[in-house]
Amino acid sequence: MSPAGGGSGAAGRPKRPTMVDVAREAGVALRTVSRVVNDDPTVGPEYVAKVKAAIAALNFRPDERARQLRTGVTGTIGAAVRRIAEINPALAAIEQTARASGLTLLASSTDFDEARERDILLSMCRQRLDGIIVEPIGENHGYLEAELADGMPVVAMDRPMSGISVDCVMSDNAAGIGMAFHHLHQHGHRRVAYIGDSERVYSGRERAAAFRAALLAHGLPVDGLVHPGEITAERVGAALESVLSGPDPATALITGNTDTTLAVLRRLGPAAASRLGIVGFDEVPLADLLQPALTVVAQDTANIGRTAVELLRARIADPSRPAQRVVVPVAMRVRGSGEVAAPAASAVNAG
Amino acid sequence: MSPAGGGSGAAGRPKRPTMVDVAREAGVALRTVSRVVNDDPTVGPEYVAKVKAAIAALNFRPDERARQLRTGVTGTIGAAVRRIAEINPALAAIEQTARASGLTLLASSTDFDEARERDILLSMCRQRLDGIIVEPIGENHGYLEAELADGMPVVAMDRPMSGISVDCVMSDNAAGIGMAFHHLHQHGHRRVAYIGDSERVYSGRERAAAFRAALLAHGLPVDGLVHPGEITAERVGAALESVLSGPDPATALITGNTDTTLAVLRRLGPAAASRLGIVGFDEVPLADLLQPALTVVAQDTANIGRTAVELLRARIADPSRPAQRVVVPVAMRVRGSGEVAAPAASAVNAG
DNA sequence: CTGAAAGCGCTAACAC
DNA sequence: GTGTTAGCGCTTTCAG
Repeated sequence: MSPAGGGSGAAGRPKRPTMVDVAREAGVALRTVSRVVNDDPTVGPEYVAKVKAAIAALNFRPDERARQLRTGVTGTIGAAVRRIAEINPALAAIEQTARASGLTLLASSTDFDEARERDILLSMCRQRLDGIIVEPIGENHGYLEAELADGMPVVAMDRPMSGISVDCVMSDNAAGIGMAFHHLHQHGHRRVAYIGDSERVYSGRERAAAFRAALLAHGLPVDGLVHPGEITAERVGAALESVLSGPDPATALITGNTDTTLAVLRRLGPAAASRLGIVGFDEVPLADLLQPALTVVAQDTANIGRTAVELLRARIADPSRPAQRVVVPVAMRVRGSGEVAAPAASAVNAG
Repeated sequence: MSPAGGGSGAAGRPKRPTMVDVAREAGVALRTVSRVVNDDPTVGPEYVAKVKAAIAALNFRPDERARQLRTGVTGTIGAAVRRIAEINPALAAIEQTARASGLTLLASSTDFDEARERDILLSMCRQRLDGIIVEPIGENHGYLEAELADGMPVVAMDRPMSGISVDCVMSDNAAGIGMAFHHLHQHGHRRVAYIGDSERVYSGRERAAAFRAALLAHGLPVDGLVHPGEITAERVGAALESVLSGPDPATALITGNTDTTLAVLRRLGPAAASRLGIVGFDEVPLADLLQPALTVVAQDTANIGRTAVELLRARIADPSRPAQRVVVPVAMRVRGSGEVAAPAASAVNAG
């Protein structure tokens, strides 16, 4: 009941009690306290009682850091993602899976900053976390080579890492873009444009390439329809200007990621999708409340997050196993914006 | 260059090198290595060079855990929030402020689960984090009393903690509800209903009370207009049914938090706010893209997050300072849904 | 300015 | 079954 210190008769203790204090209080050996704390069954019941009483009396709580130093494992995995505190179902799945495996999650935001990614990753290594999941952004992760060689388990999510060989789980970008294109094509669109992320980014590269491939596969011209680049209001606005004007404007749009989809919607006004076919790659929050509701190619983010943890656990268990790449299927979510029929007049050069 | 192990001539080393290895390799004392690693300026340049060469040769990276055990501080603060991986500008601000202060952030989701909150908080205590920020959900946090007595710094965010006295930073809930009501009243609404969180939750209690006070202050009847409770589609649907039907239906709505706002929108259809005045408490993602765009009382989340870290740092620096409560102002964001004029016919009992 | 030695709080060999 | 004794890898008194 007293605010600080135990009630064992001695004067108030200035610092937190340790196992030594508990052992002395209980009149047993240090080793016995450790056993009781770790629920070792090979301790006599009377000792257990004495130790537990001493623990309660002193308000003792073991120091996890010391245990970690001694045992070598932290029971913690790190996640370096672009943004915590944003909607990120993969991160939610990572946290849940980790917790279910008895692992603590240490999540940090790289914030799309290569230097910060590096800081975070190296800090996690210095902390000797049991493993790391990373949504890579940097162009070169060679600085992790020594850590990998020393057995640090690392798994990449969404994109492979560059310069080093680690496990990776990612969406089937090519199939997703193909599905989006096919969907719009089915609804009569022959002039479909793509606006998406920069081709400096791996997924941007994959998605733009898949879009070009889709055009070619359908015997359609590629001219001026593919607009990868930075996701800024200006750049996206210019791309829209370009594809929606001229003699043969696009009647439908594929947006390469959530930020692009939102930039397009903000530029054209939310109702744009009632005139234009729009399919977004990746889910958009509140997509169901927009008018029209937004049709998207949704990533199986829960699966990605869960798989990332599973790959990491497998690597922790066997550091020498060969690096794997897992590709997770995507799925269309038909909601309205992708089902706008192409205007009849837009048949290409039908004169 | 070799993938593992140092190039110092000896056979490959099986485990990670330690400071002892570096000292041997460099031919200096352990103490000197420690100094170089910690950038202690009182080391001769030639020694620095030798040590750095050895560090590079062995690929040595210090073990942060051992340092933490020895120094007693972890350089890490914990944040137990309802959800990481959801939009949470306060958490983003916490992370940014922490990073700017050289602190690592360990964020965990309590997931609205009292038992999980307890697990997370006690785990953070066992890890001897430098301090904890918590968005409390539990009804009783007495289990932290011993930790607080032992000097564990804790700051509550959004809601005060129950049963213990800790620093707290939160929004001015009463003023926010007052502003929302006043705004709708200005636009002619005399039948305004409130749907919000359960009064078991502190902020739900404050907001419902403030709403009742607003009605009374305007000389309006309270009958059937106040609907705090669980945020489920059913409960919110029933509340809507109740306030929108009958002889004197509400012409405007105040929704007590983001989840309630979305539940209302999903129930009534996104265009509901063109018929009904709606002001939401707390920001809604993509509020600007809805039609009509959503008027809300926005919390100063960045301020809240930053203040939480500052309160925590102050408490870490001086554990004996008295607990403070900081109330952060809120602000209206006028976007459309709150500016719908009341139908002329709705003057109360004007017969 | 550098070197030897003692610990941070815990776990895990070993004996008893 | 329990008790003694070394460490985990680092920082930090103390002497030189």
